[in-house]
Parts: sequence; structure tokens; C-alpha cells
Amino acid sequence: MDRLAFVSPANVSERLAQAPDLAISTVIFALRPGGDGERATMWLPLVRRIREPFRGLWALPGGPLTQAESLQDTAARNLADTTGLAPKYLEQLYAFGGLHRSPSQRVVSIVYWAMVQAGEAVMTHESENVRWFKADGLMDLAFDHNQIVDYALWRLRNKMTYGSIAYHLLGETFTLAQVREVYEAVLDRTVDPANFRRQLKHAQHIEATEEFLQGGKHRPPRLYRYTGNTAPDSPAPAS
Amino acid sequence: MDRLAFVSPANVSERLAQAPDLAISTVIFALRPGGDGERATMWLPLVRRIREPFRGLWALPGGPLTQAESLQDTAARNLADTTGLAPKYLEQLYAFGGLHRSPSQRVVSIVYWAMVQAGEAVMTHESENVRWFKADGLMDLAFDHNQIVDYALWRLRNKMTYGSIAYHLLGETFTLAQVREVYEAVLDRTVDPANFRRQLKHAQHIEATEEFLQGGKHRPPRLYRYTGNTAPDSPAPAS
DNA sequence: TCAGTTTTAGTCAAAGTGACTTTAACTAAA
DNA sequence: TTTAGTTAAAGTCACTTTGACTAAAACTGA
Repeated sequence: MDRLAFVSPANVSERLAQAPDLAISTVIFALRPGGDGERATMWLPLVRRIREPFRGLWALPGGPLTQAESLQDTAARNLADTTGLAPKYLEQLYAFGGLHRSPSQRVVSIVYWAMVQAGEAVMTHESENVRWFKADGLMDLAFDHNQIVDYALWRLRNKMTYGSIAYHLLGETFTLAQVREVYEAVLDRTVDPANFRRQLKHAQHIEATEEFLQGGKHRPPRLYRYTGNTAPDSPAPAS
Repeated sequence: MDRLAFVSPANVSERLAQAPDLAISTVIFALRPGGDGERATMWLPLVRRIREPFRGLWALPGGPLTQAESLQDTAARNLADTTGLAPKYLEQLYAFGGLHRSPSQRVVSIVYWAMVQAGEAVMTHESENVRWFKADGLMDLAFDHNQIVDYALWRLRNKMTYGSIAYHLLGETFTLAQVREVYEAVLDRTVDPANFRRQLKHAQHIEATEEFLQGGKHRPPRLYRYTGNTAPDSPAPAS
């Protein structure tokens, strides 16, 4: 992404130096079940940088904005290229444009965030240079990507309380206990099962199916379905 | 920002043509009192375009991202230059990057939004080409700026319900009725004065002063002060 | 058959909400 | 100087929501 020689005839005075680079990156979240009494936790995939700057460090998947794609399409394609993932939920998070995010050329990053189901997450093209990590307690990442992840986690916690985010981390049908696990993982605290159930029963867009999850060790829980819009809950500006 | 000849040995194939232009624009809101029984309404300043494209149409204040400034600084400076305003509240809203927002060169706009008090608003450098307009029912604007304003209004309504936005539209001290006016203007519905008062009494960051607003026609209302943080209520990513 | 565990329903007090009434404080007109 | 009109501020009341808790129902594995 080094854009070195930059020859533009017009408006030179407006740019003291080179125009900033424009990149799209994505924070992808998935829920990984916690083993044996442990709480489930949020995980995200990172890619190892194979070039300078920050060669060898892990970073969010991303790349330059391509000319013929919308911002969101660029994010989606880049995700597919690097990780093989195609998240159903993909929304803009924030534009990071500090002066010294990258050591050489200035880079403005428009960051998206995505949710994938646990089932999809295991189908990632993992390799030497692509791996999933637990979202909190990450090692030092390239650029300001630690800050970006922290911000995404903060937004996640906030949206959880009044949003439909949880369902994007789950499959087509799910038990109420699974929804509760998502809440407990994101909010990092226990939630009373009975009260949580009562709330979801009164909630919109949660529909009971006639099926039950079999194969568990105890009473089979009923499966539910989310009937709300699967897209981000804004009047999503397409442009 | 035409980035024509781009001489980088690598990744040439990834960019089919020029790299997109990067611009910063701002939606600035102020509350204008409604005359005589009418509800107060939200207003915003626009600038008339003096160049193509969309020459003669009104648009959000903005300009290209300059090399030596952060995104937010660019927004603030541009506001000062064009309108003379220096809002205390300035936060990123959204990045708009559709392919055909501008007829010729592609432009990615990172849009900020701001709140100013009614007292500040009247100090705007208004002119032939800078004027305040009522936020809803705007005429056709340049680019996709109608969509952007609509999105900002939607975000405003959402943030209002659980946020501290209202106080950025008011002065240092204010009456509870003035806060209620902000809510009624933004949410576009009447709010019961007694119940609204009760809520604010229990709310954090609202402190009663020992002063009363004099000069009204009826019982003088007590003045209150907002003691919460004046900055946007995120862990505001500075970069 | 029974102990153990999870699902599901229900109870109860405390807190919050919406609609409404009442009293206090001030201005302006009679 | 009194009084009608208006807004500020407090209170009432029924209803809903919430948090903490209890209990029954349903299933597995010993």
C-alpha cells in the first residue's frame, strides 16, 4: 500500500504532500463456546502482515479501496479473499484518519464490522497467516488496530442492549439459552435465565418454532427463530 | 483530487483508474424557537456551490481533507472558514462512499455532525451563499446531501432518547421546559411536562442552580446546569 | 427408580411510566 | 387592589416493567 510517487497536475496547492491513502478494514466477530463451565467469548480473525510496515505483526483484514466497488463491497470482497468468510451482517463502524496511523504515507481507514455464526467461523481459510484470536487480551497489533478492536467491542456492548445484534452470531434457529450466552459473553456478566426468558417472550421478532433441540443431556429446549430484518438496523445509507 | 499517474510497481491492477477524492462535510444543527404556539424546529446552515458540479445548488459545508490535519480538525476548520461557527460538539457521523455521488470523479465523504446553541447560531457569517434552513422539508441539495441530512436527523432522534445531546443545543444554564422543547422538536411530538420533569429530576448530570429565569410572563422557572461530559459519549477514537 | 440438571412458569416487592390533578408563583388586565 | 390567566412544580393513581427468587416440568444417566 505504499503510494510513493504521486503526480497530479491540478490542485497541488490544496495538498501539501501526497493525498492520503484510503483503506477498508473489517472487524469480524464470532462467538466461541466456552469449554466446561467457562463463559463463551468473542473471537475475531486476524491476518499476519507480510510486508512493511509492521511486517510479521497481526492486523485486521483489509486492503485499499478499489475504484469500481462501494465501500461495503470492498470490505466484503476483501473478507472473502483473505479469510473466505461472507458475513450476512456487515455494517460501517468508524473512519479512522489520524495523522500518524501508518509510519510512512498517511492512511485513512474506513472500518466495517461483521458478525458470523460459529458454524461459519470454523470454515475460515485458516493458515499460517490467518487465525482467530480471543477479542480481549490481544497482543500488540499493527497500526492502531488495538484501538479499533477496543472501539468495536465498546460499540458491540452498547448495541447489544437495544439491538438485534445477538441473532447475527447465531444460526437460523436457536434456543433462548444460546441468546443468553451471547449476552453474557458480550456484556461479561451473568444474566438471570428466567428473567431473560421473560423479556424475550415479550420481545418482537422472536418466534417460537415447534422444534426442540435434541441430543442434550437434559430437558430439550424449544428452538426459536428471528424474524426481524437481517440488515443493520439503520436506514442504512447505501452510498 | 485526481490521482492520475500513479507509479507504484505493485498493485497497479487493483486500481482501475484514479483513486477517489476524500472530502469532509458537516451537518450542523441548531434549535430555532417556534413563533407563537408553534413548536421549535431544527435548522442547519448550508452553503451555495459556486463551482460545478451542482453549481448554484445548496450543499453541506465541507471541503477536501487536508494533509496536515486530523479528520475532525479538518471539519472544524472548514466550518470556521465557511460559516464562522466553532461548535463545542463535533462528532463523526458516517462515511459515504457510493460510486456515483459526484458526476465526474468519485468522492468519498466522511461526514461529521455538530450542535450549536441558538445564541451561537445567530452569529453565523450569513451571506448570499451561506444561510440557515429548516432541517425537514429541504429543497433538492447538491450530491446526495439530502440523504445525509435525513440520516443525521434519524441519528439525532435515536441518540436523543438515551443521550446527552439535548444540552449541546442549549446554553450554560437552561430551564427544564427548554430541555423539553428540544425533545419535542427532535422527536416531533408533545411530551408531558410533569412526567418529563420527574425523569430529569432523577437523571444524572442535571444539577439545579439557585437562579431563576426572570422576565417571563409567568412564574419564573428554576435554571439547571448540565454537569456531564461535554464531549461525544463514546470512548472517542481520536485517530 | 432416582439424583442431577436444564427448561419453563410463576410469585412478589420495588421501581418506573403515562395520564391526570392540585397547588404555588408570577403577570397583566379589570 | 383584586382577579383571571398562565406556567412551574409537586403529587396521585393505576398499570407495567424489573430483579430476585421459588417451583414445577422434562429429560439424561446412573
